[in-house]
Amino acid sequence: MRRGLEFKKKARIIIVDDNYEHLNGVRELIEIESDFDVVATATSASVAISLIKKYRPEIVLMDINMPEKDGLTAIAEIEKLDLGVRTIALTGYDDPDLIFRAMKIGAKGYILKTMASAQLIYAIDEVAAGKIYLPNTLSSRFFEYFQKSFKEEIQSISDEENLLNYLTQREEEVLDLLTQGITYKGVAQKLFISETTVKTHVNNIFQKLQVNDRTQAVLYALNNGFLNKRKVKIAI
Amino acid sequence: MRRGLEFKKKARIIIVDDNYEHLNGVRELIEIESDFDVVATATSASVAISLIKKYRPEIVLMDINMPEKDGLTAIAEIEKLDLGVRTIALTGYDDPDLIFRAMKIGAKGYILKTMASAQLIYAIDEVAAGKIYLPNTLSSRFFEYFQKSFKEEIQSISDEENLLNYLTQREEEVLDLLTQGITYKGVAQKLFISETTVKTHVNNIFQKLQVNDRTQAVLYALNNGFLNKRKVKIAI
DNA sequence: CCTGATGTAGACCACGTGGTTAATGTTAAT
DNA sequence: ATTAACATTAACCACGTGGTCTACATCAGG
Repeated sequence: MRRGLEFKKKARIIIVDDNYEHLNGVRELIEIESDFDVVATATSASVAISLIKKYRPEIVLMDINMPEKDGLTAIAEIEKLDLGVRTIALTGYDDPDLIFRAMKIGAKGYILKTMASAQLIYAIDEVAAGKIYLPNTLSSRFFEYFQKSFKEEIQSISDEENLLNYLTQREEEVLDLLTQGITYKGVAQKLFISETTVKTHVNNIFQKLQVNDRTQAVLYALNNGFLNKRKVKIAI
Repeated sequence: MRRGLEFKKKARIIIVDDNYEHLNGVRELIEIESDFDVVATATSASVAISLIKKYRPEIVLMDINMPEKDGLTAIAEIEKLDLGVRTIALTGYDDPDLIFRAMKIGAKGYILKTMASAQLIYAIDEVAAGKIYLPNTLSSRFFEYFQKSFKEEIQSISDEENLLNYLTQREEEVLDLLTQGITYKGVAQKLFISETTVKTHVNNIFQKLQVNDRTQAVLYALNNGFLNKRKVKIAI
């Protein structure tokens, strides 16, 4: 709250890039073309972490194409510090997987080195203003990847021969309790039936799921979206 | 491949909206301001599905704020048909959860009714061109939600008192095999140790995880990112 | 040097679990 | 009306499992 007023203008930035020329290029660009204040630069992720702890900048421009400790891990560590530092990933590649992982771990922006300098300034502006910024072309790539992975996940669950579909309603209830680590006796009490009945159901479940014991049954249920079915299907 | 040439211009569109006035407004807008061809309209999701099967449009504009069968479910069904139809969600609310779910199930675009008409045309253009389009403000909202849910997931796994951290390396190996539904005997063979030793390890695991049986141990391991630890931590 | 953590192993026992067979009542579909 | 599917229960047995206690070897750190 208090901090909100401070960085309305003159956001403080740290730039991290193992390429010295590019580092200085970006630095000059920002110092000339924008109101931002480059408080430090680093050519390695580990140094960057120290500097971030020291200077507490609002923004970090992080090159993702570094050897040693790679940029993604660095971003993850910065996020873990939880200092409110907002990191923008800077890279040469528009690989969807890279974009996805960067955003996943908390990057607030993602810019290609090949993009126009105005684009970079704009991105910093947006991110400094508290937004998350991805250029349209990259966000499009991101979403394709995002949807693809989700589609595969859903298909692997609901598609093909999901043996869970052969279970009767009662058997599903029993399996549901099994996936909570409850014993025969416990299930019997919860369902108000005898322990023997539970055993029968469980045995039928084993046969239908083609497994030998409760652990395997539970694993099958979990891996094939027994619980997720509600999440994925009903609660879209 | 063959289809790629056909809809370079004159993409065929179906509009779905339970509000009749708005439906016609959008229709006129598209017919006047763009090159697209509105081949049909519908005021309910179920009718829309039939029309889509019949006309096989390239684009579907789907209102999300409908009663009866809601728009999200409709989009999911359309995706399931797998006809290559690209759906754009149209709604009054910029609720992050709604945006997230729409994109999750396969919407190729998401536009607010309050946005300028040019914005809508542009969105259709982009989506018809095979891209996925979210206006910057909405994509920013999406990413906040996306990152928040991921952060929570990671924290719930790695944070706080994760009892898995107290396991020794050997115990982790044993637990790993337990999570594959393997018995004492099987574990003993795989690790080249006696069955008794396995039992000792397993008992120690139970105590450390504060559970009573293998099923609960497996569940604890799965719920607290035993396997995910690698995925989440190492393979960022 | 010695303590503590770890991995290994055996023995014992109570109990939960898995496999099988048989039987009954209910309900839905043919 | 008859069948098929399902839910229910019993009795039995073999075996896996969980709990406890004891014991020994190794190795790192104080």
